[in-house]
Order: sequence, then structure tokens, then C-alpha cells
Amino acid sequence: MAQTKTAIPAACCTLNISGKEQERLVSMLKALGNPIRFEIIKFLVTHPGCITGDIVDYLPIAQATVSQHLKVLKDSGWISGVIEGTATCYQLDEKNITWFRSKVTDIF
Amino acid sequence: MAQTKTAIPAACCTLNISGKEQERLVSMLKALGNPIRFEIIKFLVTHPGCITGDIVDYLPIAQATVSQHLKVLKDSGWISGVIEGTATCYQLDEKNITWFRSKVTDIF
DNA sequence: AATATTTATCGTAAATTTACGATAAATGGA
DNA sequence: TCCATTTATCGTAAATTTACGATAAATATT
Repeated sequence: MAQTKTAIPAACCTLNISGKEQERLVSMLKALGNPIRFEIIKFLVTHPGCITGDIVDYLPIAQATVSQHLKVLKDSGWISGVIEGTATCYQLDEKNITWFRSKVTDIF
Repeated sequence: MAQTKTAIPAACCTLNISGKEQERLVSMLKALGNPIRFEIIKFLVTHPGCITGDIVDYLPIAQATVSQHLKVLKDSGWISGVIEGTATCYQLDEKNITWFRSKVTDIF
């Protein structure tokens, strides 16, 4: 692996992460890297505590699909759900989002 | 969409983004949200200007697959490639990465 | 000129994701 | 109790992603 002749800029980031932390970050990146799920997260900023049906009404996709996306967001740590009667109230998971922001700013 | 009885915390982020900027960010999130591609980005931090073959040697996957991942990273703006003879030298795209970091810190 | 090196692309198979309708489970209200 | 509401899950189809070997194109070497 010989060095080339082109000028190599200094690294603009460290990417100092590995193991379980890296898995966790990649999982959050993957979950957010989908247009529908990104919209759900945006919606939850302005509609904290809303129920599944509100999100279904807002989005142009079926209830079953929304529920699936909510599961991905929950499993990756972006949101949490609280059962309230027959409904489920969703909200952003502040703690994990704070972790995400600090990790990104740490390594980039 | 009635308000629920549960205590609703203040939004921990604005997610103040839309349109082409949002598409661009989602595309970068999606590209990085894959374990192999995340490893490639990490490798480029410590091996700036390395060629495709170096990355192929480093990873446990076929050359064709690496090339495909490099294309995803290039198309989403994470890296840029410079042809050097028969080889291609890859490096992180500082400008786009800086944009990514500032967007994330802006909206989260 | 002939051969070797390097990488992107093609064709394709397997795996995963995304989407939907149907349904079951749980709760609330009549 | 019976019915309505709400949502998660099941089964499945379609789309996309990921992976590989083969190959073509381009350059370098002998």
C-alpha cells in the first residue's frame, strides 16, 4: 500500500468509535436514513405525545406500515411509546437523541 | 388529535430542515447507516488517499461489492475519488462532512 | 505488442426492507 | 354484554439492497 503522489488533506474527523457504541450509532443512522421515518421524527417535534393514529393521518401510508416504522424508530432508540388506554403515545427519546448528537459532534 | 394526560417534555431538537437539504441529509444518513460503509469511512480517516485495492484487502468482502459501497458513499457525498493511473485514490469529502456535522448540530 | 494490474460495471442470486390487507388483542363506551 | 376504537402483529408481495463472479476498459509494465 504505497503512498500516492496526490496531496492528502489532514483528516477532518476522528471517527473514534467502535464496538457496541458504533453498532448503536449505525443503527440510529440507518433508522433515520429513511424519508418516512425522518418525517415521523420531525412530526414528533411539533406533536409530542401524539398517538399512532395522528401519525397515520399525517402520512400517506397504511397504518400497518406506520406501525412498522415506529417499531424501527423505537428499537433504534429515537422514540419511546407509552400505552394510554387503547392508544400509544409516542415521543422523542431525549436521552438517546442527546447521546446521538454528542457522538456525532465527538467523532466528526 | 386531543392532548393526552401524560407529561410532555419540551422538544429536545428542532429538526428545522426540509426540501432538498433534508433529502441530502437523509441520503448521507442512509449511506452511513451500514456497517461496511461505516468501516470504509473509518478506514479513510487513517488511510487518506488509499486506493480501492487497499480497502478490498482490509474488508472481508469481494472487490465488486466494495466498489458498489464506494459508489454509494461517493453519490451521497461522503467521499471523492481521484483516478491515478489504473487505480482510484479515495478520500473523505471534507466539505460535505462539515456540512453534515453542522446540519446535525443545527437541528438536534 | 503482449501481458499484467486495477477498478467499474454487468448480470444475477439472496437477503432485507417496505408496503399492504387482514386480524387479534386490548380497552373504552353504549 | 356488545360494539367501537386503536394498534401491534401476521402473512405476503414488491421493491430495494447486498453480495458475488465474470468481464470490459484503462493504464502500466515487460
